[in-house]
Amino acid sequence: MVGRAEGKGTGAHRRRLTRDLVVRTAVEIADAGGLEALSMRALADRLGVVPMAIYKHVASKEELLDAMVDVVFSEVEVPGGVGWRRAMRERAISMRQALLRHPWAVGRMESATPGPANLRHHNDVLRCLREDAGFSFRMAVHAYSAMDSYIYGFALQEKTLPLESPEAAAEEAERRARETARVMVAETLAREFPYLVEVVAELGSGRYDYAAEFEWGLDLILDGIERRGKGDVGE
Amino acid sequence: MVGRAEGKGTGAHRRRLTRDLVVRTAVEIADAGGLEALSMRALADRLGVVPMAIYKHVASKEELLDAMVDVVFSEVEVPGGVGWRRAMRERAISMRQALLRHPWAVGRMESATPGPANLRHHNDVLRCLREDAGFSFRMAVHAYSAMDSYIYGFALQEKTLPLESPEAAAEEAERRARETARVMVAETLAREFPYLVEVVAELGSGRYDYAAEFEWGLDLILDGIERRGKGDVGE
DNA sequence: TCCCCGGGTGTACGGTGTACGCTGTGAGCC
DNA sequence: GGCTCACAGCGTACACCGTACACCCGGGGA
Repeated sequence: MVGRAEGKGTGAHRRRLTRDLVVRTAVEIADAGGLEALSMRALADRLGVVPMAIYKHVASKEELLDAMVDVVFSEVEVPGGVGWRRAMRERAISMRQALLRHPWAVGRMESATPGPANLRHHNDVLRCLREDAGFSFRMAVHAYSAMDSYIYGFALQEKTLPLESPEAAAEEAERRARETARVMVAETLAREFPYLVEVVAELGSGRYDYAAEFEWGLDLILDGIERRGKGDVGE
Repeated sequence: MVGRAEGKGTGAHRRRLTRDLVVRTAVEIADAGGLEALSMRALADRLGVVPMAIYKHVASKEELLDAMVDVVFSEVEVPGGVGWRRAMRERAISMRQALLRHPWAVGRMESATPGPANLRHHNDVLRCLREDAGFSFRMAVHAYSAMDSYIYGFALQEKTLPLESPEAAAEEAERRARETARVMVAETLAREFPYLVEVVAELGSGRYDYAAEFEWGLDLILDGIERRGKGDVGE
């Protein structure tokens, strides 16, 4: 009586559970409803299975999350044979897009227990910096640290600063207005924090282009790395 | 019978609850045991009070966390009158140190409901960029985005990549070795990801200096901002 | 002096991750 | 072809979480 629910209207579940299926379904749920929508019970429901069945394929929720992070890593590509700078640029943009698709992964990409795709990704990037760019070990580490910090930090801000889509912006603006009113009346706020209100207006206006902003900083960092990379090749 | 537990050995609690006391105690708990140690019950215990008493001073745990983030913001200073570049550099370092003291704040600094210290901080930084550096509005936004992304991203990696202290490194190295062995045998791993093992060796060796790494990238970014800032003053 | 109101209490509810023991079943072996 | 045995999925149970709600008592204003 394994697949007893096969006649269900949703037809969402499959014959037999697999670790892979579990992880992919978990990613779907988290993509749709965020991490707080991903409970073991909800996941089990979606799989047409009882919660504890999941634990036959995954040791704990923590391990499940690690596995989910690894599918995100598997989605970002490190191009080869296009020169280090272009490869790093495209890899950064690819990473940002993956994190945009899976915002729940943002704070969790660098866990203490990396999966295979994670290892592979880091190794590819390092190889690009050492071989294609010809950087020294130290220089490669510097470059990697700078790029990844920027990428993850940008993704974090983009995720957490919500005012993006127009419809959400309206509702959000109203909510935020009422919220911050608690802290200070609007006019007083404008008088006390003039520089700030200037930019939140810009952010809320919908004129703000996150992708362009990302690339501005990315190119700044790549410029700096390239400049510091000259004369480093010898080591 | 307000202070009924005043005779307790710990003597940790005070006469009367205050929102401020609640928030500060919550910060202490999170500093010591991480966010997962901060339950409303644990907080209440520490305050010598019943869990629901906290809700008389704080609407929800979410609001409590927001208030906690604001005390972190209140700890980082934006120096004035020292030139924009030095001010931004010291502010970044100050921010990193605050996040090192309060790692639980790392992913939560830019919430949708900023507190007064948060607003003040952002306004100060913006004023520095507009007035002291003389940047245009657009340029100031670019610079701010680049700096904050880098700072938060670095803090995130520093928090999440654990191998820092020597004693923790040993235990961690052993655990990680066993952990990644699940993924691939050690020698095979070295053969498959040669560039990677090179840097994890460095990271685990204790020779890696996070502060220096942070400042390397920070100066790279400040250089880039300064360079791009020339000829921008006109707008 | 009385009243009121706000901070602290107690209980309870629905939700979470997961430990443990059971059972039915399909694959592998004689 | 029949037997067996590991193992996937089940059911129950537990400890803990955030928090809604009703109560209650003591100190300050009228």
